[in-house]
Amino acid sequence: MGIFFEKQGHSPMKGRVLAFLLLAEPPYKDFYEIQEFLQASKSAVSNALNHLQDEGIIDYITFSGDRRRYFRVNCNSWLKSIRGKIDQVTTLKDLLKAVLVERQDSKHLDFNEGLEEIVEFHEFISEKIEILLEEWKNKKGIS
Amino acid sequence: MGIFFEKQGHSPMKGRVLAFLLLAEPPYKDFYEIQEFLQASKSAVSNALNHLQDEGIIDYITFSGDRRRYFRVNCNSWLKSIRGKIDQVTTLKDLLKAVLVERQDSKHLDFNEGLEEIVEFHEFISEKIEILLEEWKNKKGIS
DNA sequence: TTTTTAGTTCTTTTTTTGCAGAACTAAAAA
DNA sequence: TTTTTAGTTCTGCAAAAAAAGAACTAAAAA
Repeated sequence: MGIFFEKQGHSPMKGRVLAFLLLAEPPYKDFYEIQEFLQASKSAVSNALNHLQDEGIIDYITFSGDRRRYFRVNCNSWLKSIRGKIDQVTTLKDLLKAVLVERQDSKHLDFNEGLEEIVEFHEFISEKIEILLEEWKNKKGIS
Repeated sequence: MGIFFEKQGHSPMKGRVLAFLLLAEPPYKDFYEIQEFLQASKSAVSNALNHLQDEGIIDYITFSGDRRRYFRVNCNSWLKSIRGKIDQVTTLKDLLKAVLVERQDSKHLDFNEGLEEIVEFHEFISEKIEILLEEWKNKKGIS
């Protein structure tokens, strides 16, 4: 599981922390529980937790009369993060559009057309996914 | 542009080669043109080209009476590679399902429900995207 | 057949990344 | 106020990744 997250571009430690929090019972754990379970240094755990928080993948809760933070996977923001992936599609699309501007005087129309089709596809798919997200929101909002 | 591809999990050299081939006029270049433009070693270029070919991102053409290979971005396979990304969504979904099996006796129903919703969302979205891909194929097949 | 050359593979060097460990900080507790 | 402690930041090292350079290969050309 950690390896899967690693492949998504996370560091090994982030992958392990994420996997641990997903499987933990209760599903929130404090700094030292994480550190002890993973047998890692404080700095490695601290950095992993901070990065995962920056990315909105995890957050933490506290309990009154206890100064420790209890870190947990943030299911809500995970759903939201799909939007981020769609934005990535948009970034690629914009890059390819810029390429096409650069290539406007090219004699190789077939290649340009190939790129144009990719741009069109990205526009098609991201627009449709936008609609799907709305659909999902409604579905969940009503039920 | 190279940096964008790097963020997608490619090595810097692969990113640069890809960016160069996208902008090149003509849109196909031989080994030495690539090497000279990027001011890189033969081995770095060779490895980058081979990996990009393995991933189907580029391919090459040849001209009779010329033994050099002319490498170019493969627009068609780029479109196909979207399917690979959907498969990744499926992998995550399967992992989360396994997590839920592991968590079946958990007392934290709210967390489990959160995970279930993520799984449902992934199922919803990947199914719908499958349909969108068909739709796109038809649209392009007819026109 | 010998030579050339397009590209590969192997070895080494450089750069980057990930992590440990210790020093540190700031807020809470005593 | 002093002491704890939850967590951060800094320094340094080890492992991995990226790239260089040289030695090599195999097919084409001469």
